[in-house]
Amino acid sequence: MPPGADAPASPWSDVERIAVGRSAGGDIVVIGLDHGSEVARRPLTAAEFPAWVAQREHEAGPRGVRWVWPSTAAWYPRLLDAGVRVTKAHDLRLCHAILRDAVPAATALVAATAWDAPDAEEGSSPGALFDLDPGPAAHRDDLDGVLAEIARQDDAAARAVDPARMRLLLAAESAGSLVAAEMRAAGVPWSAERHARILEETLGRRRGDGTPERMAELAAEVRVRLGDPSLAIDSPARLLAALRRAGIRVTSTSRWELRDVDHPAIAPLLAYKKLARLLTANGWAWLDEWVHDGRFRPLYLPGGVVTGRWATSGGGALQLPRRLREALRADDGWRIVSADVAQLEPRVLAAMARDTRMADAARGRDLYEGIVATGAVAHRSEAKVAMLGAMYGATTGDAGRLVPRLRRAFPAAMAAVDGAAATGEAGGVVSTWLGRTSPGVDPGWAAAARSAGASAEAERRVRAARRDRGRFTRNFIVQGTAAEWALAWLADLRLRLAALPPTEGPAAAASGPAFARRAHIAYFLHDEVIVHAPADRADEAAQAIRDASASAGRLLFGSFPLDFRLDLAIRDDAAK
DNA sequence: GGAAACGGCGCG
DNA sequence: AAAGCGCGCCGTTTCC
Repeated sequence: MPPGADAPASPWSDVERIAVGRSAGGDIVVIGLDHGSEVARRPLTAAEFPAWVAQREHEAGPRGVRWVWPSTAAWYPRLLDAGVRVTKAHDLRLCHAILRDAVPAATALVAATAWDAPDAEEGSSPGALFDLDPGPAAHRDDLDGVLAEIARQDDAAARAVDPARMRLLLAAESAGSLVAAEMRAAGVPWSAERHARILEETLGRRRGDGTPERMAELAAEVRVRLGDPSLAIDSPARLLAALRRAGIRVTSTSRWELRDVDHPAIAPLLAYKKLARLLTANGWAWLDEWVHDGRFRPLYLPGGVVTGRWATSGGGALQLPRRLREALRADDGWRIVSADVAQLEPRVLAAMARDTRMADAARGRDLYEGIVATGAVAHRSEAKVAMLGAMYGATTGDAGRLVPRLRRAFPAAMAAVDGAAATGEAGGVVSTWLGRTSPGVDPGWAAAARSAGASAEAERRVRAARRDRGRFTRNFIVQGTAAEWALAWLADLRLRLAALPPTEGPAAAASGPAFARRAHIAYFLHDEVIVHAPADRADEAAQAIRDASASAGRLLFGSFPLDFRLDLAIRDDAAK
C-alpha cells in the first residue's frame, strides 16, 4: 500500500524547481527546471543571490519554490545570514546517498563519486589561503554537474521500489536539512549564567589547579578508602587494579557493575564519576567553547546515522544531560514551547505493521498502559521492557522472558520486527517505511559464512555475527521509520511556524535576522522538539506542533487509526 | 608526537 | 561484564 493512499497530497510536492550551481567562472547560476519555466539560466553575484531568492519565493506565493542545490549545509547559511528563508529544497548530496543505496538499478549514481564526499568542514572554509584543492564538495557546485546529478536522481527515484514513498523520503530528508541549517542559525537559547550556577552547585568552585572542590574531595575520599594515596582515579586500568587490590572483585570500573558492590569506596567513587562526566562533557570549557551571545550553535548532521537519524558534530548537542536543560532559557518576552512524542517507536511499529490491536492499545493513552489493559503483561514497567526488548532483540533476562507475551498479543507488529531480524541474519537488506535501506553485508560476511564449519570457534563467531546483524536490522526498520516520522513532523512544523505573523513584542536578536521576530525550532532530539516563540505567538506555536504531528501521521500512514500523542508544555522562564 | 582504539557514559 | 538498538565525546592508553 502506498503511504497514505487516502491521505492528503504531500505538502511537499508539485512546486516549481530551480537548480542552483556555479558557472566555470565561479558565478552563482540559477535555472528553472520545469517545462516552460520563466527562470532562464541566470548568473548572479554572491551579493545579488539572497535578494533574488527572496524575490522568487515572494512571486511563487505560499507554495514556494524547491531549491535544488548541491547541499543545504553549503548553500543555505548565507541566505539565512541575509535574513532569507526558503520554502523547500532538494539536497542533492543527502538524496544521492539515499538513492545510491536504495536503488541499486541506478548504476549511474554509484559512479558519481563527488556526491559521496561529506560537506566541507566549517573551519576549512573555501578561499582559505594556500588551500589549493577545494575538495570534492566544491566540485559539486558546477552547474552542469548539478544538472546531470538531478537527471540521475530523477531517474533513480522513478525506479525505486515505491517511487511515491521515495519522493516523500527525499523531500523529508531535504526539509530536515533546512531545519538543521535554520536551527544552527537561530541557536539554542542558552543561559551561560544558569549553566555556570549548576556547575558550581554540583561540582563546587574551581581550585587553583582547575579541579573543582567537590570532585577533589571525592577523589581524596576514594583514595583513602582504597588505601591508595596516589591513585590515578581517571585511569580505568589503574582504578580497576586498585579496586582489586582492595579486595573488590569486579572486572571493569563501569557504573552498572560497581553499583552492586558493598564497599565504602564505592559511593564516593560513583559520585566522583558522575561529577567527572559533567565536568569533561559539559563543564566550563564546554561553556566557553560553545555558548556565545546567549546561544548554543551545534552543527547538526541530517542523515548522519545509518537509520536516518541525525547526528551532530561538536558540542554533543544530542547528549545534553537532562539536568542541564534548565540552562535552556527563553529570551525576555519569549517562551519555550517543548513537545515530545510519547512512545514514538512502538507507535511507528504499530502503524508500519498495520497492527490494529497495537494501535487500539495505543490510541488516546499511554501505549504501555494500553498493553497492560490487553492483559498481555501485568505492569507498565513490564510492558515497556518487553516492548523495548522486542524492538532491540532481547533474548535473555526480563525482556527476553516477556517478549513472547507480546508476540501472542500483537502478532502483526512482532512479525514485522522478527521478519526484519530474519532478513538481517540471512545477510539481506531491510528498508524503512519510506524506503531507506540498511547497509548491506561487508565483503567479509560471505567468506566468514563459508568458513563457519572450519572450527567450533569460527562457527561461534559466525553465529554471533548473524545474531548481531539480525538485532541491527530488527531495530533499523523501527528506528529508521521513526526518524522519517520525525522528519515529516519537523518539515510540517517549520512551514506552519513560518506562516505565523511576526511578533510585535521584543525581538530575539541573537536568533539572527531570519528568526529575531518569529517563532522557530530551536532544538530537536529524535522524538522531541523545542520551539522558541515570542510570547504573543506561543499558543499558536504549540498548536502548530500538535497539528504538525497529526499531519506527519497522515502523511506517512494515511488513515491508519493511530495517534501520536505529545507531552507539550509552554514555559515562561521569566516567571521562574 | 599524532592517530586510533578503548573504556566509560550522556542522549534517544 | 552485558544481557538489548543507534549515536558523540572525553581522557587514557596503545600503536606507529
